[in-house]
Amino acid sequence: MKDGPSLAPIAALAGDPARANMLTALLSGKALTATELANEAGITAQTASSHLSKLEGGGLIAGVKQGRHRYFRLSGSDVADMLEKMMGVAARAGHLRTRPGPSDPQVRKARVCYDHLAGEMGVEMFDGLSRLGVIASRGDDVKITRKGEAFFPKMGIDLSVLAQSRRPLCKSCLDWSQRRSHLAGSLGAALLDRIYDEGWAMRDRKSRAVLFSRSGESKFRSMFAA
Amino acid sequence: MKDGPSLAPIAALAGDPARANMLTALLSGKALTATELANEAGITAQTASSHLSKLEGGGLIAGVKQGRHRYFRLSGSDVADMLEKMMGVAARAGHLRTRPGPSDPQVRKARVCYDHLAGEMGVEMFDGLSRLGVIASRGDDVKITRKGEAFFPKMGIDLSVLAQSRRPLCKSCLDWSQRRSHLAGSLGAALLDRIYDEGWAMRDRKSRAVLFSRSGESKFRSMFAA
DNA sequence: TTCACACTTCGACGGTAGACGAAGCATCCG
DNA sequence: CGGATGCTTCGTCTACCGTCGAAGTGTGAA
Repeated sequence: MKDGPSLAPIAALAGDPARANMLTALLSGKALTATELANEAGITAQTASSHLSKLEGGGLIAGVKQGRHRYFRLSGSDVADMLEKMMGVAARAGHLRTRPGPSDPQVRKARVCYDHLAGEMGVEMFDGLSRLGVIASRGDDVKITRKGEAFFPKMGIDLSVLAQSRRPLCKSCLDWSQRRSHLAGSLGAALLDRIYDEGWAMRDRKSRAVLFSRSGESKFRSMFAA
Repeated sequence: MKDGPSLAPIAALAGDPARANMLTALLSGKALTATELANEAGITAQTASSHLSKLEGGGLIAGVKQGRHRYFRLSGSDVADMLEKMMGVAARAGHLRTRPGPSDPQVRKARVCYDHLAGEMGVEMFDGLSRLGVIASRGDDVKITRKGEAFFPKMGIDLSVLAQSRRPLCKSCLDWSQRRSHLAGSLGAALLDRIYDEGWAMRDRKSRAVLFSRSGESKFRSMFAA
């Protein structure tokens, strides 16, 4: 018996390799132009245009025109969540990328997962926050402790502002490379922002990697590591 | 730049209408035979066989031989999670099923979401548990309260047993029909089991609907409703 | 042993969707 | 203005994949 929304159209959108590459690129959280996405997918601009209109029609991405460019981004964090979930299943099922890119080690070490930190250092931060007793997790379930309510404002994070957002304040996100949890949600996003602001790290321009400076990494560790 | 596991193969598996129907059927949590799945998808046995071997090869489902039947089930709750996420995105993007089945109202009212209760009554239960103060949720984040640690054992649910499972004890799951949260995780599954055990409801044989008896529904409401 | 049934394999067919070249609009820049 | 750039539309080609009929394997029932 048929019930529920049909997932075939949505899945089919993500099921084409070219489109999948585009979506993966957009998982960086950045808005990209049609041409950039075409390069990302390794196809011509014409073909990309067709794919992009399908993705937009399907509600997975949204495009805004700016001058003669057209910038695309994922239409929401639910799409990003879905894509990460799919990557998780893919990783478990052994569908690893056949040709790991040159940036692969960096990407495993630290990368953005839509708008928060993932990879080894993401997991490290999650563990560190737990050890400090400022967050408490049980299974999938993460909460800010009373201790945390004092801790985060001292880092320059205003929890009351974050709580106003409709998205969950904190949640865990299973890391495909580490098979461990890292911190997602608006708190995760705010922490990554702080890392940028402090100058500890910057985004790689061509991948999802987050590049820590030597001093940034040691400060990061002194704050979170064992 | 390519990074991460490639989602295209996984998505493509779910992207075919016939396979999507099979997966949706398996979302009921029941194991189904190849022939049942063929009927579900509206295709011949030969075609179904080909699809099923692809799904199995892709790691989305697992099959076991029993006599001359072969039973298939989803390979894990992560796959179920992924499918529900996709339905959520599909619902938001307006990809509703063109031809709602006859069981649709029942399915909207109460259905299984892999192994826990979803639909109107699922949301009702979630709200009721919150109002009773036995669970506390903030965004995506759900916890059992101290009050809950006394409450659930009285219902015949042993929390320490549930905690041993590797899956999260409780988490919320966004309902595609209600756009509200209901309770997933091993606690959600245990609650649905209790509902069956008490004789309040039984599974519909042909759909994901959960059929409450008149008295079962009133007992359910007296327990959870406002 | 013989038939019935569940499922798989093989082979052929057909529709569809992704690919690009060429051409057409817009927009910015000198 | 005129040329360059970014993107879209059109038309065409090709390759792949889902589909089923027919035949094959294995299991259970009579």
